Amino acid sequence: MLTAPLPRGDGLALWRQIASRLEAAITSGQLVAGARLPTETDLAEALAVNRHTIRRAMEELTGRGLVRVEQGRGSFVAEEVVEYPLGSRTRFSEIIRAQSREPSGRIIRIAEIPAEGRVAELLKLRRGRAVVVAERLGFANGRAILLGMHHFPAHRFARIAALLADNPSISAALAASGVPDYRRQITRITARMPSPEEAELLGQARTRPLLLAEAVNTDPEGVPVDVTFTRYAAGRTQLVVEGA
Amino acid sequence: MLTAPLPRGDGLALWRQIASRLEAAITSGQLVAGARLPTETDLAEALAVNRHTIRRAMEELTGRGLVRVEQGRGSFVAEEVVEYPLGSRTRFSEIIRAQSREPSGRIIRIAEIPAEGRVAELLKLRRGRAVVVAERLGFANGRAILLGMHHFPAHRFARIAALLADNPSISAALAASGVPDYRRQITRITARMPSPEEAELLGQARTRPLLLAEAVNTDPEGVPVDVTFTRYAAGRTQLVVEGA
DNA sequence: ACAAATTTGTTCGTATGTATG
DNA sequence: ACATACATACGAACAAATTTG
Repeated sequence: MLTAPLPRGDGLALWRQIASRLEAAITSGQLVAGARLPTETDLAEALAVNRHTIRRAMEELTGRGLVRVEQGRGSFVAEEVVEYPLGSRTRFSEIIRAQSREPSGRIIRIAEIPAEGRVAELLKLRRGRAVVVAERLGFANGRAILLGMHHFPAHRFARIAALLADNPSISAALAASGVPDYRRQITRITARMPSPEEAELLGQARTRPLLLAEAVNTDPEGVPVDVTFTRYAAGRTQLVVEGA
Repeated sequence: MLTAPLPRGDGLALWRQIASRLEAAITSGQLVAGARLPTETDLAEALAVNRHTIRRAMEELTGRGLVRVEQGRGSFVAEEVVEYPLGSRTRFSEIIRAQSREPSGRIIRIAEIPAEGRVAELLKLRRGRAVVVAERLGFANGRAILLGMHHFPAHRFARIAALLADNPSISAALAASGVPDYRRQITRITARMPSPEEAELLGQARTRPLLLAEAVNTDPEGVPVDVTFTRYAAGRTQLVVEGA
């Protein structure tokens, strides 16, 4: 229980105990993401400690990203932020699972279109050559994290539309198409506001920005197999670049 | 002149000639960044070609990032986008100069404050230890690109406030403080909307998002010397991750 | 809240020049 | 000489987004 009496003098600082209880309440799902915490005064009273002690616990939790405090409004359980590493072996499902969340995906659209400017250039195709575009939502624990737009050269990956329709995993589809391994080459990152459809698909307010990443995946021989433009829900995602 | 008659049948496609002329007008400074181009219809009329031909030229220029086209509004000379690499040796002035732009900086604020949660953790300092905070605007060709908030451990870098007041270069200040070399360790990237002050300082519309990066710079021994939160003007900056 | 004007986006169809075999 | 493919260029009409009244 959140308000059970706190043992004192056990060598465990009160603020630590309080932080642990709140953390347990959050990770157990008793307090869901976005939920409002009791006011500091209420907590202090219920636990029979000074408000400073509560604040020290809050500081700990905000520092670890579990709680978000807004002056004058209250304290809230932080929405879960997925840390998305941008290494060369980035695989959506592995990343999500590494953070003990359940990955899933949904294909929004598959089409074959002629390659235009940027895509043709990055795939090293002539303008007008056919590419398969696949738009795909990626979820962690059922919550939309990213919206990827993949472009595969149609001549090499003729079957990929059918494969993706069957299983929305990009790496599985590439593996079944004879590319068991690939690496990410360069990612350019910027941000912009979402279109109404993007906000809708990502389940995000239209007033919150998107992170955009552009990446080229190449097979072991260095041939581009996939040009991807990914839109991340900025509030729920943090891209992590390993330095050096 | 932009509207001189176009030679036909010289083996140079009309759209190529048009694209070249527009490119010349842009790179020569005749059309400045952000300037509006004539409408497609006007250009087609002036050059006595079909609007499709103009559009083919525009496609070329947008693909190369020289022009930005907005439906219902018009076409504009693209604002220069700074490519900001996130390697471990990131130095603002070197990056800007490498793109043949003139770097400059301005210190907004220097203060000594006690380290709180995240900063203390990343700097491996005890909470409450003094840190020097320096807020600094970075410009390329006089245009604000980023707003960095640096945190230095005060005990090690006592003179840094004075040094920065004299010369706003972070790397120069660190060098003068006995750290000639440092590397960036990890960068977390996310995005959010700017506060009114941030938008003001960066000279950016409040409706355009910021890119946020969190980085730790360490000396060659791996000791943290600077924790930095950088806010990039998303419309003018593209972070580039080399995937190795 | 609505209408009109402006501007870019898309999709037809048609014709011509050029390179290839 | 002929057929074919492809890029180029033109014309017309309509759709969609934005700005203005």
